[in-house]
Amino acid sequence: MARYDKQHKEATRARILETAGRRLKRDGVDGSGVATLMKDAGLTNGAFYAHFDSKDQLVAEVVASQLRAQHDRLDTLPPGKAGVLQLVTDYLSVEHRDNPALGCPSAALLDEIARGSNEAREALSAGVVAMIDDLAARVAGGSPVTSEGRVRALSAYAAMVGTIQLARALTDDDLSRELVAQGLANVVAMLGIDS
Amino acid sequence: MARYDKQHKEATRARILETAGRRLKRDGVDGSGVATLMKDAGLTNGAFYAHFDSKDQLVAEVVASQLRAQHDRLDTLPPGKAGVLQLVTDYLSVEHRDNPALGCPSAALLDEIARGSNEAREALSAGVVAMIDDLAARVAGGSPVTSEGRVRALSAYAAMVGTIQLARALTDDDLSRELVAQGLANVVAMLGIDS
DNA sequence: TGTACATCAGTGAACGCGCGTTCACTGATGTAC
DNA sequence: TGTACATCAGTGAACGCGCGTTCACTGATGTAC
Repeated sequence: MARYDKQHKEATRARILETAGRRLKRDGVDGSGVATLMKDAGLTNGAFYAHFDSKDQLVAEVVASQLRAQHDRLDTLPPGKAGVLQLVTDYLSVEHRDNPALGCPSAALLDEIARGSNEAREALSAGVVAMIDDLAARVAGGSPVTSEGRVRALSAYAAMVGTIQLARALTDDDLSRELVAQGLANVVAMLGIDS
Repeated sequence: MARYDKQHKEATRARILETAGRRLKRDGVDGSGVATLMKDAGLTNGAFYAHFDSKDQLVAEVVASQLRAQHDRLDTLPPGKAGVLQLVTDYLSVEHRDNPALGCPSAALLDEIARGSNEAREALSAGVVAMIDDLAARVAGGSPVTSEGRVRALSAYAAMVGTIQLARALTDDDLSRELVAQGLANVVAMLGIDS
């Protein structure tokens, strides 16, 4: 009955999501056409609508999957504050600044998402909240997470995003590097994770 | 010799810069066409190139003039730390979050600028550096501004930008408001301006 | 004061192009017999 | 084992549209006489 094995289409869809993630973070939402996104996945434009209802839907799914991937990385890191420290250190790095395609979707796209579809804003909100809940729990150690602890983690995340965005925009590389380093110091202090 | 009085064209150009500033901050760079920008100023598309070489050049000039306006506002505020506190309090407010068209160009456009032309990135860099130099001097009181003081002010600015962007993107209004409030507390602490 | 005129800010149609989306189709697939 | 076939993932041309930019022109202006 089923012609191709069941996973075939699913795998193609996952491939589109992954290559589109990289392209969108590099060139922006308005800077990446559907034809280009499909070419990146080794396909032609027409096939896009067999996988997604619209470009807006793809963007929302990319945002969700990118944030999930970032979140899942936490599980591979040391438990507790140590893992948070490593995540933050990797985030606030020159490597992250210089590789938007491989980095955080918020750092690459946050203001486009804020102006974008409700789908995308909801995907962003859900992904970020899940992430900062996890971060806040780690920072709290065994204690229950307070509302203030959550918001503090959210605020730290906002600072991280703004720091990478500004570091990418500045034309003075020395100043940009100093900004990244200072941002790291600030966030570490804000979260109280300097071991 | 001169047909229209000297200030006529200059005034039109200034009007385009101002209305374009609002539109670009509301709809983004890629979301605002030249024809729309000119219509906002009460003109038609063709006249655009009598005032600017390209859309890229307009964007760079808008970024410069918007940051200059924000910077000039400092002079109207109380001297020293008190003025900085007021600026930061106005910046990290629900009003600013809800009115991108009237707000900070970085909060509205930073990631588009980071991906954009060198002209725009240079305008952003120059405007931001001028601003944070002024802020750092105020925070330092009479003492000379240290390199660390500058970078701390820059880092605080990055945190402010990220906070407003994230607050605009979140679909949970309560959480968004908490984020803005927490961001204000953090920045005030970072700069040591809680009088 | 009245008229002819040079200036030039602004008009609006046109350019080629890439956009998001649609759709008739192709052709490789694994199954049925 | 070999062939006929139904499936459906993917193709690629076409749609109307808005983009940034160009350019021949219009017509209000203030001046010169």
